[in-house]
Amino acid sequence: MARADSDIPPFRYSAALAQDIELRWQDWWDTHKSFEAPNPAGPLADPEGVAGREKLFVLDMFPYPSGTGLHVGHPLGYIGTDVYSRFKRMAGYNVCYSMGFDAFGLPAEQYAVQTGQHPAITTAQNVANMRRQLRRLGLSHDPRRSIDTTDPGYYRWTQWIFLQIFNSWYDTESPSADGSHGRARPITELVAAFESGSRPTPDGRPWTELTTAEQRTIIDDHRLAYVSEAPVNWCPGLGTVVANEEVTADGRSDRGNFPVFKRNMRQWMMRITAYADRLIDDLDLLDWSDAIKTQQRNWIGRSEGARVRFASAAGDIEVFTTRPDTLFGATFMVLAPEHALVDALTTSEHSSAVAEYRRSAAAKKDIDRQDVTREKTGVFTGSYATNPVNGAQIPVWIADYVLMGYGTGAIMAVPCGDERDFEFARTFGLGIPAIQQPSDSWFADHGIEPSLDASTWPQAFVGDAPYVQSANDSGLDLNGLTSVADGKRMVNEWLVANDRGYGTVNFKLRDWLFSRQRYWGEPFPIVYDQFGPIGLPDAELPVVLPETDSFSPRTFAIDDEFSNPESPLDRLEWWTEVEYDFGDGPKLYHRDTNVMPQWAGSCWYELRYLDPTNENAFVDPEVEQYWMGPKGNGHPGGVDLYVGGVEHAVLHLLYARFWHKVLFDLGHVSSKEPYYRLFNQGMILAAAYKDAREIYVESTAVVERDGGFWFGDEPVTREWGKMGKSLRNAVSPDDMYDAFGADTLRLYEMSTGPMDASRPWETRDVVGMYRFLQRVWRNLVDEETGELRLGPPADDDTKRLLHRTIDGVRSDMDGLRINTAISKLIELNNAITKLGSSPADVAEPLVLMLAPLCPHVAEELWRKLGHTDSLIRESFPVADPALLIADTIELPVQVNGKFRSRIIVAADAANDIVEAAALADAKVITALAGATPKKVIVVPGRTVNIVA
RNA sequence: GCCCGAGUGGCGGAAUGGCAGACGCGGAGGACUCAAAAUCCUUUGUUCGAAAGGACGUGUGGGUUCGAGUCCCACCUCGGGCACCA
Repeated sequence: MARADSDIPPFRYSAALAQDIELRWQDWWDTHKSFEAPNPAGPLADPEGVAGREKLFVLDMFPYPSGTGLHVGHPLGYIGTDVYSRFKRMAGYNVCYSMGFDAFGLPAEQYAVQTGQHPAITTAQNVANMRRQLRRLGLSHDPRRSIDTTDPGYYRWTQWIFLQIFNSWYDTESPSADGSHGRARPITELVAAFESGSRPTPDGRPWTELTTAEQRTIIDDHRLAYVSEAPVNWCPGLGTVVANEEVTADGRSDRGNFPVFKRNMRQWMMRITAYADRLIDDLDLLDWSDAIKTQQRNWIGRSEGARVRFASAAGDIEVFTTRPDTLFGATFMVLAPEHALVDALTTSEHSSAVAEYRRSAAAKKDIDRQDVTREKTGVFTGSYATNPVNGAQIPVWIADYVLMGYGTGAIMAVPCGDERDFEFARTFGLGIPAIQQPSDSWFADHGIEPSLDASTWPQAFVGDAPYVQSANDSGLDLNGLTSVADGKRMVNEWLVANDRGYGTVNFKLRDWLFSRQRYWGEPFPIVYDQFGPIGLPDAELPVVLPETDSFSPRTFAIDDEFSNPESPLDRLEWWTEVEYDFGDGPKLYHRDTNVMPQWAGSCWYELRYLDPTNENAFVDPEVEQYWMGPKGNGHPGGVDLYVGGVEHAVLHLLYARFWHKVLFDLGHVSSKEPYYRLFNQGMILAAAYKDAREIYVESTAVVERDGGFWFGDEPVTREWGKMGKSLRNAVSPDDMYDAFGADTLRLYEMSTGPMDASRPWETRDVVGMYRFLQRVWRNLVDEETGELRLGPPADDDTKRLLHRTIDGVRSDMDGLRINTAISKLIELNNAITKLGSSPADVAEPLVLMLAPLCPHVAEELWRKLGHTDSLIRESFPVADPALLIADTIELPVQVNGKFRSRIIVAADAANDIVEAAALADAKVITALAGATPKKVIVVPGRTVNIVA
C-alpha cells in the first residue's frame, strides 16, 4: 500500500510502484499476445513460429476451481513452472504452457443443492475468480489453450474417448508396439474374428448360430469399458458408489466420511487390469522419482505365483500362492468368511459356529480386521480337501485374515513357511511339519535345537534351504534342492502336467469402477436397448448434461446397506427416453443415467491444451506428434515437465496413464506415456494456533512474546499444518500484492527452498526479497527522477562475477534449483550495490536473468534500458567461458586433514609448483612444527593436503 | 511391521568426497531522523582469548579415505505412503 510519507523518494521501488508496473505489463502481454505458442497445424497453426525452435511442453496439475479462491500455498508449483517456462522461452524453446480447470465434482454439486444455484453458474464464477488471481501472479499461460472440463466442447471429447475405450477389447495375443503384453484393438476386429471363425466362440458354436443376445453378451464381456454385476462400494450416505481408491482404510467414503458397504451392483467398469503389466514396465521409461514409482508398483501389486486346485466334497477350491514350492507343507486351507463355497463345505455339526463367525466378521469394521497385531481367529468347516501333490486330507477353515478381495479368497496354509499360517496353526494346535531344513546357524540364532517338527520353532522359516519331506510318487521330488526359484518352477510344471494348476501372475489392482450416481459430471454417451448398452455414434456427441433444478442423488440413512442408487438423471424422463435410428429404423432407447467420476476429465486434459478449439478431433495428429511424440535421445515422448502435488501419486497418474495407453494402442497418440518428467512440488505449511479449548484461532492475530504465543491475552499453542481455511492460517495472495507486489511474492516462494521440499510460510521473511528488488531497482534507476542511471563499464572482477553468475543461474534454472539461482543473483546484485550503481554492461544481462523470476519489474527495467519490445523472447545471457577461468586461484592447504592456510597460485600451475608454494607457506611451516612431510596430495583447483 | 524421504546456526536453507553455514529472515551496533517507521552500512555458529589466534561443530555410535555434512554399516528421531496381499 502506498506510503504517504513525503520523505520516501518518489521513484523508490515501493509496493505501489510494483503494483503499477505489474498491472501495466500484464495488460501489455495480453494485448501483444506474448505467450501464445504456435502449433504446426490446425486452428492454432503458425508454421513460421514453429520453425527452427525446439518444443517444450510444461504442465501443472490443473486445479479444482473452489469457491474460496487461492491462498499463497496454492501457486508454489505454478510459479515454478512459470519461471521454467519463461527461462526456456528465452533459451529459444517453443513452450506450451497453459492452465485449465477440473471443474466437475462434488463441492459444486453440494453447493448447488444448498443454494439451488446451478453448478454451471457457480463453476463459471469460481473459474473467473481463479483466472483473475492467477493472472495477477504474472503467469505466462497461453490463454487460448485454457480448458474447463465442464465445457461441452471439452467433455464432448471425454465422451468420445470413453467410446473409444468402450469400442475396444484387449487382445493379449497381439503384441503391443513394444513387446509381449498385448494391446487394445477396435471391437469391430473382434466381431470380424468371430464372424470369420478365426476366433472360436466361448462354447465353440459358430458365431452365426448364436442369438443376438448371446452375441451381444460375448462382445460386451470383451470391452475395455463394460457394465458388470460386481462387488462395489455402495455409500448410502452419498447415494452413490465410489471406487476402491476412494474408500478410506477404515471403510468410509473419502468424501463425507460415510460408511461404505460392499454390494454387488451393475456398474460401469474399466479394464485397467489388462494394462497392469505395462503400467509397471513402462515406469522404467519415465523420469519420475523412485518414491512415486514405488507407490505405483505397490498399488498395482504384481506377484508371481501359481493357481492350484484342491479337490473337496464341494468341488475344487482354487487358491493363489506365491510359493507353490511349499505345497507339500500345506497342512490346512483357509477361506475368507465370504467365500462362495463356505456353505457347501460346512458340515451340520459346524454350521452354527461357522454362521456365528461369519456374522461377527461381517459386523467387524475393516479397520479392526486390518489390525495385524490381533490374535488369529477362525473356525473349522468340518470338511477336508485333498492336497494335490501328496493326497493328504487337510482341514478347511474359515478365518478373517484371508481377504475375499485378493487372489481367490482362499489360501493353502503352509505354517512352516508363512508367519500368518504359523500363528494360526499355533493358535489352533494344528501340526507344523517342516518342508525345508534351515541351517544349523538359523537354529542357533534362535536358541533352539535343530528339528524338523516346526511347531518347536519360534517362527516360520522363509528363505533358501534344502527341501525335505517334499516328494511324491508321481514324479515330483524337491528333496535336497536348495533353490526356491527352481522349486517353484518344478512344482508349476508338475501342476500343469497333472492338471491341478498353473503358474500365473496376480495383481492387487482391480478394475476401475467408473460410474457415479450424481449430477455434476459427464453423462455417458450410451443408450440401452433390450440387449444392453449401445455406444452413440460420434455425430451424437456431446451428450449434454440435461438441465434440472434437482441436483441431488437420493441419499439414504448412512447405514442403510440394502438401499439402491438413484441418480438425479433417473428422474428426467424427458431426457432418459430418446429415439434414435441406428440404421434399423427409429426406435426408443433408454439413456444411461450415470455420470463419470471426476477423474475422467483429468485423464486427458494435457492433450486438449495442444489443440483446444479443434472441432474435428480431440487433437490434431500432427499437433499431437509435435508436442507429445517421442524424440530421439531417449525421450519416449509425453509432457516434458509435469508439476504437481504428491497426493496424486497413485490415482490420477494411474488412470491418466491407462487412458493414454489405450489411445496409444488405438493409434490416436504417438507416445506410450503421457507424462515423461514428473516433479512433485512441496507443500507450503503454515503455523496454526489453538487456544485452551483446542479451537484454532486466526493466525494473523497471534503474536510471539515472552517465549510464547499469544492471542490477545490468551496463551495459544503452535502447530504446523497445510495452509487452509480449517486451520485458520491461510494467507491471501491479494494481501501480498498490496504489501509487496507479485514479483516479490514470486521470488519469496521460490527462494525458501528447493521446489520439491515443503516449507513453512513466514510472512515476516517476505521483506527480504522486497529489499532485494529495491536494491536492484536503485542500482539502475534514480529514485528521485525515475531516470535510468548507469555506472562505468565493469572491472574485471565484476565481469568474472557476472559470467560465473550467468553460468550458475543457467544450470540452476535447467535443474529447477530456482532457490540457488536466486541467491546467485542476489550475490551479483550485492556486488553491484557496493559499486554504487550498475555498470552499463552488467545491467542488461542482470535484467534478463531476473526476467523469468520477477518478470514485471524486469520488463520495466528493460524498457528503461532503451528497448521498445518485451524481453519475453530475448536470449538468456550466455557465459563467456574465458571469463569463467581465473588467472590465479586461492587454494586451501591442509596439514593432516586440518585447514591451516591459503595460498594463491596461478590457475594453471603444475602440481609441483603448487606443492612447493604450500610447503613454503609460513602458517604451514608452523603447523608442521618441524615434522617432515611424508606425502603431499594436490587436488588441482581444489586443495592441497600435507601428510606429516 | 514393511517401503520411501529427511535430520546442518535462533529460523528458512547452501555446499561435483576438498575452506561447513552461500543467500534470506531474525539479533546486535551504527548512519539518517526531533523521534519513529522505511532505507542504508557494519556485524552475527558455539566457545577460550583484550587481540593475534586456538579449540569444538552437520541426529548417535562405528568404519572407509590424505580428507566425510556428503560414501558404507548399525541405531535414534521426524515426515509421507502401504498395511494379515497368501
